[in-house]
Amino acid sequence: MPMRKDTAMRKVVERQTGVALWRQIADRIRLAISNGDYDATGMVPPETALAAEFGVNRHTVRSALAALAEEGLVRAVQGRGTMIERKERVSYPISKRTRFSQGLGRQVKEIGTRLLGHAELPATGEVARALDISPGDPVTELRTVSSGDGRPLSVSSSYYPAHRFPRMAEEFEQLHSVTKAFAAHGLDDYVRVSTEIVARHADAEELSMLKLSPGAIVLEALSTNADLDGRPVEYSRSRFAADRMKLKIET
Amino acid sequence: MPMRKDTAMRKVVERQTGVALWRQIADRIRLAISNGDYDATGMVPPETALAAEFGVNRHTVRSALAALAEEGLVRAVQGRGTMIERKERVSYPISKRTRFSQGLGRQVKEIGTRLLGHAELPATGEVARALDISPGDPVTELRTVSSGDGRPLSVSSSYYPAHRFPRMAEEFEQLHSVTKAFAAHGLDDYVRVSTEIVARHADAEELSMLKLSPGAIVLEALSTNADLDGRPVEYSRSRFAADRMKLKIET
DNA sequence: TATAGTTGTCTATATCAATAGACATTTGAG
DNA sequence: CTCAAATGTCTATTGATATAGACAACTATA
Repeated sequence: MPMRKDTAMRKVVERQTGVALWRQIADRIRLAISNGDYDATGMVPPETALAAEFGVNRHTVRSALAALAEEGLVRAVQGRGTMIERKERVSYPISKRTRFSQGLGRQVKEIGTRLLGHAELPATGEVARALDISPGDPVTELRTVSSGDGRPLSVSSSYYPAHRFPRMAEEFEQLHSVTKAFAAHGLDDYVRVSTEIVARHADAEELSMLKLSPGAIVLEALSTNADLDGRPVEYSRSRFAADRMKLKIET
Repeated sequence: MPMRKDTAMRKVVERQTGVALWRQIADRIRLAISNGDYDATGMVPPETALAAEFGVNRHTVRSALAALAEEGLVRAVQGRGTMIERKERVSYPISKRTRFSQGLGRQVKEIGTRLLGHAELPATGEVARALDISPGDPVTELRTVSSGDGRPLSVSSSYYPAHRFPRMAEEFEQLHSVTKAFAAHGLDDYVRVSTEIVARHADAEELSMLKLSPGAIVLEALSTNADLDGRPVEYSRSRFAADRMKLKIET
């Protein structure tokens, strides 16, 4: 059974699907940029070439490029072409010892985690199950946004058993690091025991927090960290902007 | 600054973003169904209620529900309401010893992997890097679709170094199992060394292979398996229907 | 057997998305 | 300087998307 090669084939976009062609094309070009398809020239192909490639009118391609320019991803110069300003998809490692800022180290110059708010609440069923405590037991919730080079990458809600880590919010506020906040409670090491990953469309809150446009995708990771005795110390629900991140799992 | 609760609030959809309102609403309802928001009644709220909730015309909600009905997710009955037919997400484990059919065992009754085609080709840069061979070295490509209970869950392209596993395609065709095909070449055990996960909109081929509706999301996993000496034996690119699967990472 | 509540269908209108073609403007290379 | 190649702007037309309102058809229940 011979297979057809996909090289230099006309890239198909679908019509009447509720997703405008210019948006589909913008998504595809964004992907091509992050895949490094245009690294040879550092430029996006000419509008006429893209129009032919996708089988659409040049104006439709222009709408797509305008959207990417709005995101700051490309910049068009009359007479020259459309240059790539920034490449996408930071790789986020998930391993036994996942630490947010470490893995991103070389990929982004400046990392920031901002505390949106914190609260002490009774554990819901989901949180209690993950932290191996009883439903209703007090947990500290930290809500954060993390950015790389000024662009939001993820929003997280993390939960800590309040009995064991009573000053989590205060320590984190001072130290700006979960690892250090744990250390302040006398916990020096912890490991990731499980992660569940789901992809879905972003909801309204995520769209605004991550500065995404509607129809955008989030990768949701539900993860549990435990101390070296296996007792869970953190449960968190992180939502990553899917077009800016990939997850790298090291087993 | 006190935070406003989102209960019973008007759910916002955005306009002029290249994503039709009916599709945004369909996505939100699909998410609500899979979250179990409507479990009390087993029905979607009435069209008029949804229209008020999203601040759109009833006809727009009807377009959204028609799309979900097309997917087989809901079924409308005149005079009664719109019933939920299906809500799911199969969990796919990723661990050191990831074997497709094993992990899904209890979740779906009947698993099928169908071979779409195979070929012997020179390794591209990406494949060569992953398999630690030279670009241009021959590799066997297997293209498969896997289904659970009759619904397609994933499409995969897998690559094997042809020198070491010369009969991969034939063995797989007979044995219907990668693990057994490896065994037939004298390889009894292998482990997963790395997995990269990306979420994006499905392209045209994926939409048709996975029987998805346009705008749907795929989870793409790029994974490498190696023998116990650390030599790569398989590189594969699997694309999962995101609204039917979640990935569970065990470290 | 009424009746309230729900989905189904129809008509009409306004706006957005996409196509088509023409031409202007800018850049870089010969 | 000239010209080819690229982006920028404009007009016009068509089809999809969204709104609005009215009413038909069906279901469950009081």
